[in-house]
Amino acid sequence: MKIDVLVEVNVGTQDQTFTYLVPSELESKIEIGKRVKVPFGNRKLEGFIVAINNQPQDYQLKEIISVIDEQKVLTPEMFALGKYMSSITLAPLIHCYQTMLPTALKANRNINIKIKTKTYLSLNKSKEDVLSYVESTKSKIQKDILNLFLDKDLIAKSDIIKKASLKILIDKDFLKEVYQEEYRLPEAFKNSNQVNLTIDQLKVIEDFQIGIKDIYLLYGVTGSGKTEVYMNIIDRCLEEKKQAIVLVPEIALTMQLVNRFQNHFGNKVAILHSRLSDGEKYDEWRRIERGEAEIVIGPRSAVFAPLKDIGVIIIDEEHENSYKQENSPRYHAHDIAFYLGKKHHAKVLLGSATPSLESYTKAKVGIYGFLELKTRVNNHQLPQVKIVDMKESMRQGYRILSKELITAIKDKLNKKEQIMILLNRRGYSNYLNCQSCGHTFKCPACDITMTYHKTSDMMRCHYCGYATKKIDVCPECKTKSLRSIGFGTEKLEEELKKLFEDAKIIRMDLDTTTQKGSHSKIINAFSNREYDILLGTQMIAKGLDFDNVSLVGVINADNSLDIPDFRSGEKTFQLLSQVAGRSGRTSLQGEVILQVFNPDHYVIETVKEHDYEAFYRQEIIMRKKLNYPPFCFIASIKIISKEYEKGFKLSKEISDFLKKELPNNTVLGPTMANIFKINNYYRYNCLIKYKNKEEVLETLKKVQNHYQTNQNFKIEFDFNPIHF
DNA sequence: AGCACGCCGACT
DNA sequence: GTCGGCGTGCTC
Repeated sequence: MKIDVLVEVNVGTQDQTFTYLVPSELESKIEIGKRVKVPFGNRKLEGFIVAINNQPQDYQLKEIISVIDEQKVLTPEMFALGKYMSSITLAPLIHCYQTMLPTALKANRNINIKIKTKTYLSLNKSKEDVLSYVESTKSKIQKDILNLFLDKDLIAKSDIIKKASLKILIDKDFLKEVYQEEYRLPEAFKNSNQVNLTIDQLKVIEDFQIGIKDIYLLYGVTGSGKTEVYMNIIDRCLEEKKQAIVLVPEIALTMQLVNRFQNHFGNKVAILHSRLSDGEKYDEWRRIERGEAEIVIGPRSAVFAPLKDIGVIIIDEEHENSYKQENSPRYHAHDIAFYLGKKHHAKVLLGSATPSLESYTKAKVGIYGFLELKTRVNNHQLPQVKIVDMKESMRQGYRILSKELITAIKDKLNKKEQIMILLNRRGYSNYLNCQSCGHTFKCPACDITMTYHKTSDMMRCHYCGYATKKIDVCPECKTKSLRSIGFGTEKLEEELKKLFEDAKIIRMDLDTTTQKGSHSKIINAFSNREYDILLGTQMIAKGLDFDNVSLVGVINADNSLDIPDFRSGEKTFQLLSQVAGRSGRTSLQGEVILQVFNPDHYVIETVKEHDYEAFYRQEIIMRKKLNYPPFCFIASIKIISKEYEKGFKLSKEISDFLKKELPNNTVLGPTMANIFKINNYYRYNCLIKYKNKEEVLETLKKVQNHYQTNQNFKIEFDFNPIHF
């Protein structure tokens, strides 16, 4: 018998399998989808059996070492999904299969996660035999032990303390050991919280149920009760004996949603928390596989949960970037959800208060069904948003915190209400910014902030490659205030401590949350009102509900508009709307103060009015004019080379080829990638703006097959990239 | 990813 | 002459 095995090695030809002989004693164990251990060169690797091969081979075959699994880890459905994923991302098949599986089931070396078992005892002889022994024996302890089994079939071995007598009973065959699987995680308990739905929520649920679309967008303002809608839809789904997947951006930031699901559904929920150990994740996976858990909550990878009959897939905060994987396979959870939805005849529900432009557009034109929750539950008002012009403030000498914000903080401190301050530190790339008027340099063709390259002293657009010499004088206000650095959270903390000596202040950013659990520690402490002011970066913006927060201040709120990304406006609107939603979640009237340099920018104006619709109308004009998504798709081709010259030459070659093959599409570049040099590799970038997916996939496949990647040279494809 | 193979410079 | 530098290519 011969089998084809897929192993994880960088072979020149993508998805190449290797053929092995199966020794006759292992033949009965062979099944497509199981893992085997094989010799490979002079190493031992694990791989998936993908086919039984009967073709004659003209080279010497090696024998497999062993079959790892009792049961196949890849089902036919998973093979199909993996192939689909590979076809839309151009990632190697092996990467796709590996990401679909929990660590315990991946084809890894040296990782051995087993099913955890617990030892129980049960009677091994008839009750009559046992009773007669109980009568006859003199041992009181043995009698006591056996008596326990008269009204109980199984008793945990650890519950019996008298080990010596127990051993005698086992040796005499009165008792036998029984092993049962034990889950590493404790069971969750139902805490039945009856939800009362508002008329709006009922209407949305009704429309979703009777609707005929495959995909729905639920647009609901922050605090409008999307979670109740999800839970009700899932209740109905369970009644039909079907299962549900709920995707969330990041479990740590969504604990409130998770807790409510656990209270409502108890141990029917499996939570694929990224902080779970591999063993715990494996247990959750098995609970799902066995049908013990019918609802799966987790980040993007939870979309691969092994449910048999999916009734609904919900993607909460659908606009979040974390649904896109940023390494191979660069898949988007939306695409996998849509694929599964089709396979299972299940509807997909996308929820957000600030939908992505793509999703909102699709809903508007009727590709997705459109559902809307317009008001907050219990009629809580959306917070008042005040805009402070920092150009004015700086003239008055308030450089970091404006007079308005200082006054507001004082007021809230007096009232013993809590305050959150967000400093949206500038993006990852280096751009020039006028410190006195806020001016930035944009590419005339792409409307993208230009990146400053120190080595060449030039400013470049990394979409199209346009470059100009760096200048020293701001063309707007004619001062020499061009600088690329603002200030960070540390400086802000210092300033706050100086101004409010009596206030208790805590900072949350990358520096203070590196330790495991420190994130939730800070959140809990703030939630328990141990601190008055919480300051931090974006991470304080998402998913957190604090009842007592009545003021949110944002420093440099419009800073992220300058990130060199065509989505910077969208991302800024989403972030600011989200932080604004943190204020006044209960009966307290919330207040939000945004410190900005461009008070007239439409993003700032529409955030102030909580008007997504108005933001959308403005943003879509820009997208249309410059031909960005949703009016096209974008694919990025990254050429990574050890040599500067060779890298550029190859990039040019590829870009010329693409221009020739795809005359009806826009091919931009090659340009130097945003982060041009990463550990001695030069990175070039080409972009394709396209409408027809098939044509582009075909062409890029040709590129992929033509260039043999090696140590010095690599090509990466990214469809709908987040970073460029 | 490893690891052997193989073709050029420095050395006992 | 030989040892060993790491560029190139193969692994069923």
